[in-house]
Amino acid sequence: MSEPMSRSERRAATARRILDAARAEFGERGLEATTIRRVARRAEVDPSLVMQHYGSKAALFAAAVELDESASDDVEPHLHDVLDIRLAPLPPETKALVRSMLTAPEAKARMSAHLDERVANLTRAMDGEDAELRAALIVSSILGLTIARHFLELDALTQAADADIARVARPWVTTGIHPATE
Amino acid sequence: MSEPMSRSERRAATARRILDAARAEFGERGLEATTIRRVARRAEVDPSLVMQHYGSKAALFAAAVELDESASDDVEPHLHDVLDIRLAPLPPETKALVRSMLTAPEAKARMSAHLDERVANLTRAMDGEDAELRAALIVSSILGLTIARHFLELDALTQAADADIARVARPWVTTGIHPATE
DNA sequence: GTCTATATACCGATAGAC
DNA sequence: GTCTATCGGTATATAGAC
Repeated sequence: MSEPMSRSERRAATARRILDAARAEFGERGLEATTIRRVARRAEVDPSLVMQHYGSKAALFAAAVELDESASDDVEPHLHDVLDIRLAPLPPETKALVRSMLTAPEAKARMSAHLDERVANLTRAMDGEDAELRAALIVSSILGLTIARHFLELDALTQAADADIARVARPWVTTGIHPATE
Repeated sequence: MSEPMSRSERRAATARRILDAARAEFGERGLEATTIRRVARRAEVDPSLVMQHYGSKAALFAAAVELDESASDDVEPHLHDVLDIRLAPLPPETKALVRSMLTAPEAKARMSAHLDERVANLTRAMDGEDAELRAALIVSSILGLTIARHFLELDALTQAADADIARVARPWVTTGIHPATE
């Protein structure tokens, strides 16, 4: 930690500081409103260094919204995990991607592909009729909850404790796993 | 229709054309990416006329996202109506508001207030425990479905027929109305 | 009343000094 | 290797010609 850094180590550390600052700015303001200059100021580097490291604003954004996938095997515990994750503060790269998905085409494409894959995985693990549609409804409901809670900050969802929301949402989300009884 | 218009009538008609063009542009590109020039071109007027009529881009946006409320009495049929409405193409003012709600503070505030009110109304009409939380989950699920369907255009939701989505989503949404049996 | 011209302000990206 | 200076472009908003 306190050892002297080589030049390449220092360079990598700077690139990382810039990336973290970019994730935070993209997450707070979205792609368009975020400027290279603001990212640089937040990372405490010169604006031209941001260009030096990432080439363009578009490339910086692409690097900033790279999500790491967490796979899981069983359906129901997996959904519970996802629910808990979406109730906790979002990882910066997720926040950055969600923030821009309605206005930036590259963010929309990435988020759509991500959710299409989640729907496909969930569909494979489900039985009964309309499996794909029910999977899509589960995924879109969790998306809606995430947005309402972390971005729109609806009263009912910010005043309640995480545990209470999870307790009420769990059966609600799990309902869709099995075929409708109607 | 074909009668000659007075000056004030012509002026009102122009203002309306500008407003319609603004709703379409805001709905397609969001607040930031929409320019007065583009709105003017779409409405086939001079850009300065847009300023003349609405004063500023912010005021134009505020006028463009004014929603007209549809009240209803009974809970369950009301939710069915809402579901059908959210599956059909969205009204331009709604699309404009949703498009910018994650990036424009004024859009976020308006949408949050709108949904808070919907949650409050729904809560009043529900019985049992955790009424407010269940109401919030219903509202946020419909929001998620709207976004996934009309903005992210998820495969599973764009390939299916409206009627099929409604059939599967109806019990799913209605489930939350009554207290959990678990 | 309508439009031209422009003031003022940022932006992303580049070139080149040190 | 880092930063200064700037280019070229676009935006909102305004002032004033016709």
